[in-house]
Amino acid sequence: MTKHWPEPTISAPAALSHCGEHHGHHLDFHRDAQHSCPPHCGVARSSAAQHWPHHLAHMVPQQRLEKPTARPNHITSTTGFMDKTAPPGSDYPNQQDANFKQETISQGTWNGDREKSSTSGAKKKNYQRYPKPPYSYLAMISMVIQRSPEKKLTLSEILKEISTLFPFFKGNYKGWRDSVRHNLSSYDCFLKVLKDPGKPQGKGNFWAVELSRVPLELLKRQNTAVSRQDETIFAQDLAPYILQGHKVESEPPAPPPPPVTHLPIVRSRNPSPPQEDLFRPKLDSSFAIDSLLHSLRPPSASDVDVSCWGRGERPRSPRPCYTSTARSASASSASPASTSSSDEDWKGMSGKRVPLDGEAGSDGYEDYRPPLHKSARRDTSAPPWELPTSYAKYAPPNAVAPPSMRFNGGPLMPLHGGLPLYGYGSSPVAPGHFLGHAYWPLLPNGRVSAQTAPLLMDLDNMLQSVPPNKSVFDVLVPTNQNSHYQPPSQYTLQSGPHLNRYPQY
DNA sequence: TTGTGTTTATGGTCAA
DNA sequence: TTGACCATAAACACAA
Repeated sequence: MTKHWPEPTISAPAALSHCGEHHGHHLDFHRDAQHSCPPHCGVARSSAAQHWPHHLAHMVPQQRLEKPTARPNHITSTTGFMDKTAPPGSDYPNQQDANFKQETISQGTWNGDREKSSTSGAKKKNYQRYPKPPYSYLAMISMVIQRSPEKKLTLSEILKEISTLFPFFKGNYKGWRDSVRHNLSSYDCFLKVLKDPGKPQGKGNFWAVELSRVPLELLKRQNTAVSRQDETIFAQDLAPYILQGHKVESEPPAPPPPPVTHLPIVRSRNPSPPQEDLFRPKLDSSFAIDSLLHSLRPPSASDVDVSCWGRGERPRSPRPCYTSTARSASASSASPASTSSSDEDWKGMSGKRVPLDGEAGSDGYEDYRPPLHKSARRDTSAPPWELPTSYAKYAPPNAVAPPSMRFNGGPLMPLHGGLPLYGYGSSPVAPGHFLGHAYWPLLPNGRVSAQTAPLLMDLDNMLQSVPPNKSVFDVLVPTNQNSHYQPPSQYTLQSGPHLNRYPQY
């Protein structure tokens, strides 16, 4: 693999290596940091933070005192983090933003040719890209799948959704698609739902998430420079948005109750692995993917017989299985990596699924356009939560917000002036995706002023207002605008224990 | 031809 | 220093 960035050569490389983002190929401020910061971590991070869009700087609300060095002391720069170079082929929400980007171009911040060409021997890249979001691919993929009305998406849809949510995946950088495919194939928490059971080798299948196999540790925000610049922007943990109240236990599963499916579950890779069975994800009625997905599906969604779903027949290689062995996992519930996969166990196993109307064809990515019926479903059955990313258009409506964040007394209704629809660039995320949300009309012109009052949008800060011993799901309140979606009561923790996804950071 | 899915290889980061 | 793990790149096969 080629090295994307040369080693720092100007100043304080050690300090930067300690405090800055190591993924040099992900981030573009290293050079700036090298130029401006003394060999001190905090300063280096401050320097890095200077590249946040100015509207983000205004929105830096409440610095967490427990991590003084992890956050900039103050952010004064108006230089956009992502605004310095307009990527060729990138799509900004509107021309105004594009103009702003042109104005703020000062030096290259993209990982592109120019940077690579400065390194002797470095392989030249013909792409530029934004800093990677501080979430693993698994988390992002899971999120877009779980927020889909039917909890399953084709690859092209996944790519589309991810690229919509995260500016990192815009522009001419295409390698992330490989990573998405790689993750889909590698993590066994992703289930391939065959479009045509008669064609197990067919393409364009759906991908779903088996929540019980999701390594929870990978849902946490990663410690990247992007996240360090303002820890309040990105949610600390995507688990609530992916699990959506599903309790994922780490202890060994209880003896499986009678199967809830009508057809054999074609998920077993190893028909007789006693040792593995100890860690095999639950297939009981509560946590089996069949049950989970079925229960999670909004009532308005087409009633797909998920009992006919089956795990893909792929024989996964032993090594890159990436299953659930998170490094510091303390509550990971997924099974350990499969140690022995028999190809024959999987070949010929075809999941079955009732094809939906209009889903027979394959979806191309570039010319992706959701089927009409799917768009309609999306408009009417979008999940009532919102993504806890900096790109979030609005807040999770069902979460409890502090009084300052409430709107007419409602939970997490947008503040006056709307919510900070900020992305990496200077431009708020234009309302163009997952429209139909009841909150959108409240947003002024679909935009949010850069002067919007500081606002905490991430779940972690919201949780600060949640009473002790109450998880966010304890206070899930169906709202009018989401009356079509009623989280299954068995998955809302009415009085149960904390979701152990909220450690005291 | 393009998209999809799988697999392999390798670099970077982090914790032990 | 080493191993585990994630990210990335790329090759390959095959279906659409």
